[in-house]
Formats: sequence, C-alpha cells, structure tokens
Amino acid sequence: MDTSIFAALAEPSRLRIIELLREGPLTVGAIAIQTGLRQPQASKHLRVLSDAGLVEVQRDANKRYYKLRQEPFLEMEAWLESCRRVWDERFDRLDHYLKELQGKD
Amino acid sequence: MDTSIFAALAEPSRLRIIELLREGPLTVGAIAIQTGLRQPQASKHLRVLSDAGLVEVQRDANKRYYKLRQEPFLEMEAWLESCRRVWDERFDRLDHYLKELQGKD
DNA sequence: TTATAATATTCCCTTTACGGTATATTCCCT
DNA sequence: AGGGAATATACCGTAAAGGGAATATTATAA
Repeated sequence: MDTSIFAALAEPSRLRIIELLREGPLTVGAIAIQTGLRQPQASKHLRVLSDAGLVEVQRDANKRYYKLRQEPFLEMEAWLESCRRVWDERFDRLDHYLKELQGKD
Repeated sequence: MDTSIFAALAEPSRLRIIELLREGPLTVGAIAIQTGLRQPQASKHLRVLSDAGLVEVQRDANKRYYKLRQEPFLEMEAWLESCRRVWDERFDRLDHYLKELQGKD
C-alpha cells in the first residue's frame, strides 16, 4: 500500500476536492471557487493529488478538467479488505484457540 | 470523513504497524522490534494511531497490547463506497447525457 | 502578434512532523 | 521500600508541508 495516497487525502482541502470530484470532472477554477481556495493553492493541491495518482487531467482548450482515477480507490478497498479479517468471526475463534494453547505451557 | 485517519496512515512506519496488527494484538516492544523502530518512536506512532481512533490499548501488567479498532475501517469503507458511484455505469451515462445537453446551447 | 483567460510554478515565510536522546512513569517482584 | 522491565513523555534540532503573492506558461481570440 502506497502511503502517498493517504498523505494526499490527509489534507482537508484535498479531501474536499476529492469529494467534489465524486460529482464529476471539474476545472481548476471551479474547484477553487467551490473550496474557497485561491487558484494557485488549488493547482498545487491538484498536483499532489495527481502525483499520488488519485486524479487525472483532461485538457479542453486552456481549461483542464480534473477527474477521479479508479485505481487507487480499488487499491484502498483491497487493503481494507486485508484488514477486515481481523474482525472475522472465524479468525477471532482461532485467535482464542491459539491463546489457550499458549496458556497451557 | 476525518482527515486525521488518513494523516495517521500516511506515515510508512505507522502503516506498517497497522499491517502488523492485522495478525492480532501486539505489545509496544514487539512492534518496535518488528518495525525496527526504537521504543520511543514506536510509542509516539502508536499515540498518533490511538488519537486517530485506529487502535486501542489493552493493559496487562506493565505491558500494553495494541489492537485495531473496527470503526475507522468501516468509516473508510463507507467513504470509498460514496466515491464508487463515479464509475457506476449508469452515472457515466447520465454524465454523457448532461454533456450532450450542454453542447446544444 | 497582442491582449486576455485559465492554469502552473516559483519564492518566501511560518508551522508542523519526525527522529534522537534523555527522562519520567507505571507495574511487577523480592 | 527498592530494583528492573515496559512504556510514555519532554526537549531539541532538522526537514518537509502549506499558505500568500508574484510570475511564468499555454491557449484563445481579435
């Protein structure tokens, strides 16, 4: 799991941007307005998100539409899935079983 | 979605700790050894993870067993779910439909 | 080609995060 | 009570992150 994905999402404005992009692609200007960011900061945050692979850009004249990329989201889902078995009933029972074995030494 | 969760996971050593805890609860000492961290750093990272609600501690004499908490993982799964609809087939079609409407102006 | 709109980058400054080391705390054992 | 193990906290120094403002880039239109 690449930590740069989490690092990108750790900044409130960037998380906000991601949430805006759930509705569909947006230009830098639109993002700046909807987040209350100044244009340079919006660009800079989008750069970080882009470097982390969370968004991609689609050019249209001198506007740039940013949109979400699916891959990192799939990666996160897979990672969460790998954590999920901790709370899996069967794993819990196995855990207790092993603990009991240890206790017998 | 609380960004402190992502901030906690953004640090490589902390992500590693979480991944170790997938196997079950561990003491600070065990975590320090398995990650190659010195004990104080391990404690500090665990503090961050704890403040973010990702782990909880269970005392046993002067040892402390850290284990994963389920809630933030459920929260992340729900959040990812809210992003998922972007790639939903139907949403995509609606998007194209709206774009076509705009083009007619 | 020049003006303008949209976006990206640079520089500076301040704050925050992290590692290292020392020290404090807590608990057990005798 | 005193010693030692396990863990937490404090303090310091450095490096990275983030905002602000100015400037550079790219594309369009006249």
